[in-house]
Amino acid sequence: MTKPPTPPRPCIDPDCYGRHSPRERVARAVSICEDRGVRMTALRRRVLELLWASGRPTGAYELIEAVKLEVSRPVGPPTVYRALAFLMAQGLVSKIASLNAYVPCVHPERDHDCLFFICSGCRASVEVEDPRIGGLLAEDAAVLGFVTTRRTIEVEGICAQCADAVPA
Amino acid sequence: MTKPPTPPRPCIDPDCYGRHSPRERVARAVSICEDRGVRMTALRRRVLELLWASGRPTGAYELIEAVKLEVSRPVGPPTVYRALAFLMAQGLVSKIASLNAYVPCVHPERDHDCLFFICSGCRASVEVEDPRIGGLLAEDAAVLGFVTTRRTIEVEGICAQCADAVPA
DNA sequence: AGATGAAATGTTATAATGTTTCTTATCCAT
DNA sequence: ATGGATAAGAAACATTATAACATTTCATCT
Repeated sequence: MTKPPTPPRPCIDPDCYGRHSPRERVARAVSICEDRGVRMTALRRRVLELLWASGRPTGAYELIEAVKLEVSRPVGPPTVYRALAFLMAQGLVSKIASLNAYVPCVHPERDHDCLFFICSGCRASVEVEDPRIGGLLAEDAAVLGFVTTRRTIEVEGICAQCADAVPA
Repeated sequence: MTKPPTPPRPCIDPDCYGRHSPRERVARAVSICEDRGVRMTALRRRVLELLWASGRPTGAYELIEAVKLEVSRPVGPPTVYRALAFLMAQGLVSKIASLNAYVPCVHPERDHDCLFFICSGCRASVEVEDPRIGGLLAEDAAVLGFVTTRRTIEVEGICAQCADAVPA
């Protein structure tokens, strides 16, 4: 597991009441699972913690290595992939398809857009909520007679920090 | 290579003047490459033809098998991956990241959105142009101070045809 | 406490996707 | 024709993900 390139990122949702530490994020996920009557096991929780600690989209095999270090015993891919599948099903984690990497979701309690801005410089990603985009996609889907089950919206580029760091 | 599940799909762009056969699509791609002074080689062209003939997002290894059949001689992955890289660089093909599959672009001459609706039933995909979405993403990027280099917008669900075929 | 069934995890192997490296062939401008 | 650049061939390897089956854990009932 590598160190986060940045401190915990601000939640940029206008309705959000501030910053949240990884620990708060995980605690919230735990209580969400309790409410839903699903089991946040030690392994699943550990994977979620690792994702929050990472601070950037993280590959499954990186998570496998990290878990191995902690349990000092072989950890097969299915172990972590199943934990990720559970976390994704609960809306606690999203997969960034264009990177084959996983990120914790900022607002798991809401039905979020899964809209990500991904910096090629620092490898960090920011989750953004913009209901207008979901609205337009719903509109386009309606025109096509298309029933949506999942959306993937990923924007790659260079973040402000990285652009400043390497000025043109 | 499998058969297309549907006839050539309509271009749903309101500015588009009708349907275009795969042959027309490829011819246009060839002339675009001429204009740009880049080389549409036999292999690259064949890969593009296969994608147009397929009628749905097609995996790289499926293309490798298809090319093998034609040249009756081993074809390594890099051969096809390089052709795909070229075609993507020219805006003639897009990768659907959520499927690890490739599709030919409907309007390679324009700077398009790469917005796809993908049916889980028939495995077909439709490319849609909705400049409003690009506008909103640009707006959000500006707020973040983010310089966009690539966008991935993929909507998964069930198309109208498949929904009709299996009524609830 | 012990039995039981469902859910979760462990284990091994393998599939699917993609890249590196180095060599050979082809193009095309001089 | 020839020499440098671009493209393609070939072999090995790297990365990501899943299949199949065995075992453990956990909640619940008795």
